[in-house]
Amino acid sequence: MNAPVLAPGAAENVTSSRRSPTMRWSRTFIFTLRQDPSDAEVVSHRLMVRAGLISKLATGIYNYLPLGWRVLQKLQAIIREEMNRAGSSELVLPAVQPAELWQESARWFEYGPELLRIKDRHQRDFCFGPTHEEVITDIVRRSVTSYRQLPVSLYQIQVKFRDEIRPRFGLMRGREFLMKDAYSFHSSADDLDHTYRAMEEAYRRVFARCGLSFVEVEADTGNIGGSESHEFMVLADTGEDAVLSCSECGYGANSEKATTGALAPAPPWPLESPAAPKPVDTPEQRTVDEVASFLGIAPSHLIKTMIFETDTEFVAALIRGDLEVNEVKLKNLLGAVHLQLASEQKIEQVTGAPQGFAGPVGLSGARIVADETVMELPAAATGANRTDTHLVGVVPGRDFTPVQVADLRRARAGDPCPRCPGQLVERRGIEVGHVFKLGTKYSSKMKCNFLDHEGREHPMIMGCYGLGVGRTAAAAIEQNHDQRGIIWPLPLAPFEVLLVLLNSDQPDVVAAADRLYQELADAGVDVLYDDRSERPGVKFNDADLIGFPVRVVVGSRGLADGQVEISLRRDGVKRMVKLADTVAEIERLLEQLRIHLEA
RNA sequence: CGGGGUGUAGCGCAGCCUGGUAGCGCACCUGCCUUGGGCGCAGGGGGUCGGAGGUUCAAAUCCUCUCGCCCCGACCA
Repeated sequence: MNAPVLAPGAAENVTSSRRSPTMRWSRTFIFTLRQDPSDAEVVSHRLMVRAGLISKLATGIYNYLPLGWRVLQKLQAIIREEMNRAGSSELVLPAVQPAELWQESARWFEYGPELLRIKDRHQRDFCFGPTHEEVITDIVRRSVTSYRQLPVSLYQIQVKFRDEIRPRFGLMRGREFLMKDAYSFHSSADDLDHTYRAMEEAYRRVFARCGLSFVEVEADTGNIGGSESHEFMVLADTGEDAVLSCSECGYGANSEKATTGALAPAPPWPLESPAAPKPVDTPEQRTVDEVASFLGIAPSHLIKTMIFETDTEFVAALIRGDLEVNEVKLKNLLGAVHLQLASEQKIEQVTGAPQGFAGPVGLSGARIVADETVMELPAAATGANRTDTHLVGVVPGRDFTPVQVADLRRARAGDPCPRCPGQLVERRGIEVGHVFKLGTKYSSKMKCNFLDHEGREHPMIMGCYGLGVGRTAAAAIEQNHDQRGIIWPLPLAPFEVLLVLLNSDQPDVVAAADRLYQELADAGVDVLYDDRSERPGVKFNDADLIGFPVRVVVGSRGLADGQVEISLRRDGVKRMVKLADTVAEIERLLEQLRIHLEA
């Protein structure tokens, strides 16, 4: 059970140290910070910088220092094993990619400023790859032509670059970042599904092996496009994404995607129902709450009319006053590439009234779409498209007819589950993995075709699977830390064991620690030897800050009784062990930690 | 992209308002001392005060421009 957990890099180091131990703190490049960096907001960022794992070079761009790189290497080793197990082959693609490929897929035009575009000396356009669908599709179309050669599954671990609007939180949301991305190509949807399930399983195994608590949720496919998508979220209060999950069944979804069961209907319409909508003066009453209390009705009796603009048109999205529009759902319904709320001036231009008084009745300058719950209202109030005026007694279907009716609601905690009688709960999560069924979006544009058994040509059906390496390491820290520092899960720790030498001025103590280090190295233990002549407090604090799972202390006090002290970072319990039994005891503890992880 | 803030030694900061020879803590170097939770004493090195221009006898300090960085916002009629 030893071997699979060790990274190849780590194993090499251990092997070489067998001959001449070099994993001495004094000879490595580890520098911790006594003070918190002034710019770190979240724990993982703060601790990674303080512990000397990373340092910042520019906004959203970090150096991976030796200790941090060991963590990432171990994580990569786990990812490689699981990807290989899932039948994917590793390769490495260029970071810099020619514009032509991106123009073929049209993403050169669709991608915003997030795509870092660069020119070479001949003024030819390139970009620094934020992802690699185009490149991989190009590779596969050059070589694969027959259904007999499918499926194909390829992956790489690569540095990517996305020029984020606002990079923050260290490795959590950097501009340059390390990512594992995989792509698969198929001759049928069933075959894609097979690989997709295998990838989901691989991801579950990766995160479980890292000792992380995570959930898999349904996700929106976003700009990448496709039919089915799941995200893997490490649960943490500092997570940037909201996930909704059912307390009863297994349903879970990104808040962009989440649907709800039937919502409670609005209370009975409290006013008379005129044969036609009646204009009512509502001076300065703009918000849902203002208008509702002014008219003496419930917020759910109001039809909120939100004016959006897409690349091609204006859209009036109707939603019950007590609910909110989910822009992602709206965007998908419209098939729009860009969608944003219209500015105040544009609202006036479209509706003829200032913000707060828009309504669907008689509105002609915008495409009207409505949430399902709007159409269920027997009567409602809306803006009148006139300053300080609302219409009361509007009947959906009679007084206006939307072009489309769909689920446009944002699901919220407490809403009924769409699959069972349970309720949805909301939690924060860090997106560490994302799998997509892409379909033929790229293959058809880029003519990545194959011939079926009857000799007919079809575009290949694709899947893509991303896993943020740096972000997963950061998420591990968000989930595993205390006041003193990081508490690494064993599989991700830069070293599994830290051997601490105290009393470096006493030759017999040094000799004992040196000997123990040699023995541990010989036994293949992943150990770092803190041989510095620092004071004990400094060493202990560094050990806690970096978070080595096992700490072994050799000092004159214990040595007087022929003993050393062993403790686990997780519980801090100190136990004295005979010098002669130390290696065996450490191996026993490590084994225990591994078993603990399986459970 | 909008708003706010900030840039002074490797790190964390004061000094700026009210212009007059650049400071503190940590880190670093030397010596002594000390060694089971960030010792102690003494001595020492290190900064064109982000950059450019301007005002002034004199600018870290005031003015203009510029660059970097940080925070908030760009989510609801």
